[in-house]
Amino acid sequence: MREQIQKLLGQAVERAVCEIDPDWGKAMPAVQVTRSRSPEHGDFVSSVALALAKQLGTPARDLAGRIAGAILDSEGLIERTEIGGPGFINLFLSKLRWHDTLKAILEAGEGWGLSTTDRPERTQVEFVSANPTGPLTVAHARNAVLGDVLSRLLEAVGHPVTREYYFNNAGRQMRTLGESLRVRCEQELGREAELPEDAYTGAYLEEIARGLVAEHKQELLDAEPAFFRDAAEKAISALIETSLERLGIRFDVRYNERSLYDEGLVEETLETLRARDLVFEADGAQWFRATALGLERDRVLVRGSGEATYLLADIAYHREKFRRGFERIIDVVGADHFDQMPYVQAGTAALGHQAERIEAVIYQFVNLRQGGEVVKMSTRAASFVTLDELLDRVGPDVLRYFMIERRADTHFDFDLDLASERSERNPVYKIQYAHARMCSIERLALERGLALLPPERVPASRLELPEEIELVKKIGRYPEVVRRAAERREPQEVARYLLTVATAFHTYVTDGTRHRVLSDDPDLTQARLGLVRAIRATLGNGLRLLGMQAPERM
RNA sequence: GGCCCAGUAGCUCAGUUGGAUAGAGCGCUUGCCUCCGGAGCAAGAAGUCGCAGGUUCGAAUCCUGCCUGGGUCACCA
Repeated sequence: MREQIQKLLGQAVERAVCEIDPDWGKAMPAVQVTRSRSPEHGDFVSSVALALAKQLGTPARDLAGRIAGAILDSEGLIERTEIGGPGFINLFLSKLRWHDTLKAILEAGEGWGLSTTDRPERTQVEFVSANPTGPLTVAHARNAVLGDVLSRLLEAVGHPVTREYYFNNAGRQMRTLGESLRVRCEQELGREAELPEDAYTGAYLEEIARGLVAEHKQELLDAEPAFFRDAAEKAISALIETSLERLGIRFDVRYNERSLYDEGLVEETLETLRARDLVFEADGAQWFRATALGLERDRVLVRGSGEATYLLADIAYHREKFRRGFERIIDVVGADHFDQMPYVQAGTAALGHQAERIEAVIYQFVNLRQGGEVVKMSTRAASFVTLDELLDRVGPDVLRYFMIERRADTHFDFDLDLASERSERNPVYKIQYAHARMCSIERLALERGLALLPPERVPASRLELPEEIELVKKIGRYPEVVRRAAERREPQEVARYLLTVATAFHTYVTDGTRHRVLSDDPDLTQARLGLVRAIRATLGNGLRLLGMQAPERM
């Protein structure tokens, strides 16, 4: 809709300018059209006249008037125009337009808000990617929800998405983990054994040890280190899988770092970089000559011990992403990985790939707040709150909403007390309650024997109250909100939008004196039922887009 | 010290890529249950948009400098 307006205005500007100055040789400026902030300024507003006034030497208000007069609106889109303030052109769309919008929403139903794109990109979203060394914590929750909602958003606007989890099971960490498990098993069998210094001390390992002892008994004492490492990896991966399932998250691909080594891809990457003269030796290590590519410093690819660094494996991994045919690569990573990304990009670019197609969605860490106290999260801290504990307390819907309610790249405190509340203060309930309330109205309508009309027969023109038109306008924006949120990778825009829709509905329906939905007037009742259904479709689709329940009762 | 994020109402935060009189939620004050779900709604009080310059028709938004808070800077992953 905005595009149509923009086109109409663009043509009007050309005509107006030609009239004032036929010799105008310069390019026409891009016509800015935005939604008006307040209804008194119409539906759309443009500031072209302000931008052009000085160049043309015409007072802005005059110019605005001439442009407005030059609009050729053959489709009857615009009801009227007004010139406001210093020279804004305010455009008022005709009500007919909004009645059509309502029908379009009802027709689209569950597909309302979904769209397609001329340029679909095979997209990979890599997220969570936690190593299987312990259960998921709050730290991973933001990553998980962000990645999942981003994936859903991209799919909603027409991109095919692969959700991928990359985990490291090749390095020292995993050896340490295996060693820690072995010690726990020995202790379980009654032996004296000390945990190594950098061991994993979590209780979950003791539990896994008990399971192993029950199964294998004394034979464990003869097992190889790799046995414990693999057993730990398997058990912990299962824990992680279960937590993610509770959050409603599934992956298409689980990519394992060790396979990069097994298939010789790490070695191949190193050799290719070497052939490009980007590798040199110093202090017994192999270095990536990143400074030659304009980066701040050089970095180690192969340690003195002969082991590859995470960076080298990551470059190899990203090369594989391109080889697998992805056109858009999105990595959801914590702020602590921020410095790493340019090196991965530079390395991948050096291998001949379009590294600008690699995008990092960076999120800042979350603090837990409880009873006014801020609990800093850290995987290393002895006491961390696991994702499961959090889910036990607040459930998946609240967790999801809170995690994407704010921009990814800002810090925020997760207020456990607020999140646990089932009250008016909690926006999740407010949104879901609105949905349940609408379902309730529809149930009542059915009880009273009212038929649900097909969209084209809904007498939408009976909706005349300003607040009703405002509601239609608001939900009519939904597809645009989704598109924008997807393009900008900012799911919080959808979350906040849903809250405003829910509030607008509550306002409408609570004032039962002016407008009962179910009244004595059959046509008006059907029109308002149509409105309620359209709002419910918007809210329901939006909730599902965020991976949340849209309850029919609460 | 370099880089990243933030500084807007008492609190938590929005602010549609530079637009008109600055916006929500919570909290506070005052109302609304003979009512389609009160898990809701209405009204009110509340602001030096961190500070100082600059850019232009116009700045919370862009640029520069400074102040304050958080994060991050491995031959860890």
